[in-house]
Amino acid sequence: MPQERNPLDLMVRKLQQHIELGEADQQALLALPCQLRVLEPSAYLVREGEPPRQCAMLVSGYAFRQKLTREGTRQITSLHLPGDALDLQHLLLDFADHNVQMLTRAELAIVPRAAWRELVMTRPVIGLAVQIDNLIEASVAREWILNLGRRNARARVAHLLCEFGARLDAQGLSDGDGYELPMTQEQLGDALGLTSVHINRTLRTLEGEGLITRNRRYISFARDGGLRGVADFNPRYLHLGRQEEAGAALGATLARD
Amino acid sequence: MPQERNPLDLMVRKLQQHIELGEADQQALLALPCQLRVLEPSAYLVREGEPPRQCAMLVSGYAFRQKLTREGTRQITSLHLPGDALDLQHLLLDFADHNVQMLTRAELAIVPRAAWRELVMTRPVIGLAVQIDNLIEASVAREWILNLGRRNARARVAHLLCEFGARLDAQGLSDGDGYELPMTQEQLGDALGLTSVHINRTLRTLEGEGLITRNRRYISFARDGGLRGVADFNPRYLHLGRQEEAGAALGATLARD
DNA sequence: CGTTTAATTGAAAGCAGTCAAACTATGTGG
DNA sequence: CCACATAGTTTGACTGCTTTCAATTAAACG
Repeated sequence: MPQERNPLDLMVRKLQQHIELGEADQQALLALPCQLRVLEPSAYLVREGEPPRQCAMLVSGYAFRQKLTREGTRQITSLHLPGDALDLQHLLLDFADHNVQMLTRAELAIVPRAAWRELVMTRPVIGLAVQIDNLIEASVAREWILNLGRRNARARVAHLLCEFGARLDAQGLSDGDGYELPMTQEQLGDALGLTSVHINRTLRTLEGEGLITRNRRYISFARDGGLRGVADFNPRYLHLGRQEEAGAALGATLARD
Repeated sequence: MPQERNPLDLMVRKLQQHIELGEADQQALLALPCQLRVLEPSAYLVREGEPPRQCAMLVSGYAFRQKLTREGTRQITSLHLPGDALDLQHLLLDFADHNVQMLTRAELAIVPRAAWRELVMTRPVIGLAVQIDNLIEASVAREWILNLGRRNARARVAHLLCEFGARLDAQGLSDGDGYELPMTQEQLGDALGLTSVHINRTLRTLEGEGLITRNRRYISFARDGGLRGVADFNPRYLHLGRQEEAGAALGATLARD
């Protein structure tokens, strides 16, 4: 596999997962003016309250969304991996309602907001793909609410591991049964509403029970093994397949024109 | 104030809160074929896994989104009040990823999916309004994640009370300082990841401290009083004002045509 | 009224948090 | 190559918020 020439290739691939893009749409996407930028671990891309200025996509590395309480405790609200768009949220809103921060050193493809707007509003299929992407993020958020509200630490940790694995698999980023989880136990705690101490104990328990294997941050487990049961994990909410209904919507409109 | 003639009047008002709709857009919305339907408390409007068939808006009454764990415990992921759209989520996805259930007896304006699609795809301003609505729901979901992950029972309960109040205020549905909270303590527990027993104790504590007043389900508290502090509540995430940026996006596109 | 659903209360148990310290890996400078 | 500093992981003892279980009271309903 040759190295991607255009960082936006990844974006094309991502949006293609939701809905089929025609040749013209793909070209339009790849022709976007885009600037490559590297951010260090824990650097901020977006800050709550700021007016949005641009749209960014993760080319390599990992990132997360986050909110803080008044007392300064942090809650991670979503995780993002290469190919994910980080700013579609803010394209239409007047200010950011959360923070976006890097998990690892990451390369970002930054597209000026006006160019994005133009693209999304003139190419209906891309507009649909973006909407679908937003809807799927909302679906994931609902699953996280379920995870935080109704599952204990053991199931929560297991669920995050399953979700991350499934998403890496979908992007072709995992090697077999395992993957490098790019998070400290502190960060895992912030994502799961737990303390790092309890994350540690829980991971250790899962390992002791033979449900996962760990080597530093490298985690592995059988994708359809016991962990999934512990996590009560069903990948349906990730909407990994292509959305036929959206295509139908488009078809209906095109037919009318 | 005369009774609304068209149930979709409410929808117009709701979308107008996000972005200005022209006369033609308003007329198009009101001209949608729509059927009024009444559902009883706890009736299902949408079931997880089902393919979506229609779009519904709450005309009167309250509803919520919900997911279940394998063991059958329930987590409410969002609350909805008159004027809220309940199915924009599913317009573009192949199946429902959560359940939608009534909190009280409710009147729904049901619009066939095809008609919605047609409207949204042919009237860009309405399409934008719908997208904004979805983005705001996602923002609220992130705040709920923060609430569940990082606040204790006291703050969580206070936060829900503040949010509900602020949203009712925004829709002009509250009378002064108070409102009827249309939920049992069991349902409050399901929304906040707590047990009904603990909800009871917490409400009682808040009442004992003079932060709220209760009379059956009727709750009142000063909108800018101590409760807001306890809840760490900042209404920013609700994006209650009109989104100027979306209008700008539109303006740019129109200018180009 | 009797029945059902919701709210309230008490006692005991448990999951997760807090605090503190030790340990490990990694990187830096001498 | 070693001493030291730093960040992250691991462990133990103790505390505490929330749940569980059970029972009682209150309100809503036909």
